[in-house]
Amino acid sequence: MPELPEVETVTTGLNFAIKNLIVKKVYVRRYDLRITVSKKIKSVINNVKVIGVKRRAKYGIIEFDNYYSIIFHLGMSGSIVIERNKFKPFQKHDHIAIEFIEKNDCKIRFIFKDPRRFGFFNIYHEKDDSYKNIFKKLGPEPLKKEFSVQDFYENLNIKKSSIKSLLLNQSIISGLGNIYVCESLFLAKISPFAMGCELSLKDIECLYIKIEEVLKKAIREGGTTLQDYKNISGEIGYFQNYLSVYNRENDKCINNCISFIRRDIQNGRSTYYCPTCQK
DNA sequence: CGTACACCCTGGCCGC
DNA sequence: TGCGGCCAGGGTGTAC
Repeated sequence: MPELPEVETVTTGLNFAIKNLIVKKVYVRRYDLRITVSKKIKSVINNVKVIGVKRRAKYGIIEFDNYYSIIFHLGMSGSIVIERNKFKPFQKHDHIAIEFIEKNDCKIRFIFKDPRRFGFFNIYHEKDDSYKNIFKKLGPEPLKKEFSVQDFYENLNIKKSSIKSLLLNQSIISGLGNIYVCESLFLAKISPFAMGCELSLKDIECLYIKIEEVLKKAIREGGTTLQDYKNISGEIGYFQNYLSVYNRENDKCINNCISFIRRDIQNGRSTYYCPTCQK
C-alpha cells in the first residue's frame, strides 16, 4: 500500500496529532512483526515527550526527547489510526498502540495495524547501529535538493537492468513503489523494459520532472487508496482518480492513442504501461 | 558486483 | 456457501 506520498500523509498527520504530547502507556499485542518489537519499547518512552514525526523514504520516524526514536514501516498493508476521547476495543491486527497524557481533557492514542505483518514498528536509540543501518543504503529523496538530474542520469546510465526495476531499487532513488514507478514512466513516455543505459539525458530529465510532479500531486491528494489505505483519521486518499495506467489493464490509453493499457509481470510484479506511448 | 527468485503473511476477489 | 487459486502498494536473503 504505502509509498512515499502515503507515508508522507501519515507522518504529517501524526506529527500534527502527537507533537509535544507525553507518552502515558504503550500497548504491544504482537511482538512478531517483520522485525521483532524490542521489549524495552514500553519502559524507554514511558512518560517521554514526542519531539516530532518525520519521514525518510517509506519509513516513519517518531522522535522523543530522550534520544530514542520509533521507526516504523507500513509494508504492504500497514496503517496508523488516531483515536480521540473514545477508545475502541482492539481488533485482530491492532499490534501496537501508544496512549498519551490527556491534553484539555481529550484522551488520545494511536494504533499501528498491519494484517500481513510485512511492516515493523520498533524503538531505537539514536546511536544504535541498527538505527543507522536502516537508512544507510537509501538513495536520495526525490523531493529534496540532494536529488540532482545529473547524478540520477549518471547512476542509471551504467545499469543494464530495466528502468522499472531500477526505480524500485531504494538505493538508487528512495520512496517509489510499484504505483508511482508505473505512473512516472508513463508520463515520461519511457518503456518500463528499457535498460537504464539505453536512456538519454533528455529521457532522464523528463523522468526526473515527472517523478517530482506525480509525487507532489499524490501528496496533495492525500495518497492513493486502492484497497485499504487510509490516513490517520480514517479518510481515503484521492490520487487513484488520477492514475493514468496503474490498475487500468485493458483500459484505453488516456492519450487517445490506438492502444489499451497492458499488464506484464516484471521481476515478479505487475507493470502497467501503454505499448504505443512508452518507447 | 548484479540479478532472479522465493519467501514472509493475511485477506479479498473471482470462478467453479 | 464453500473452496481453490490468484492477486496485492514491500523488502530481504539466497543462489547463481
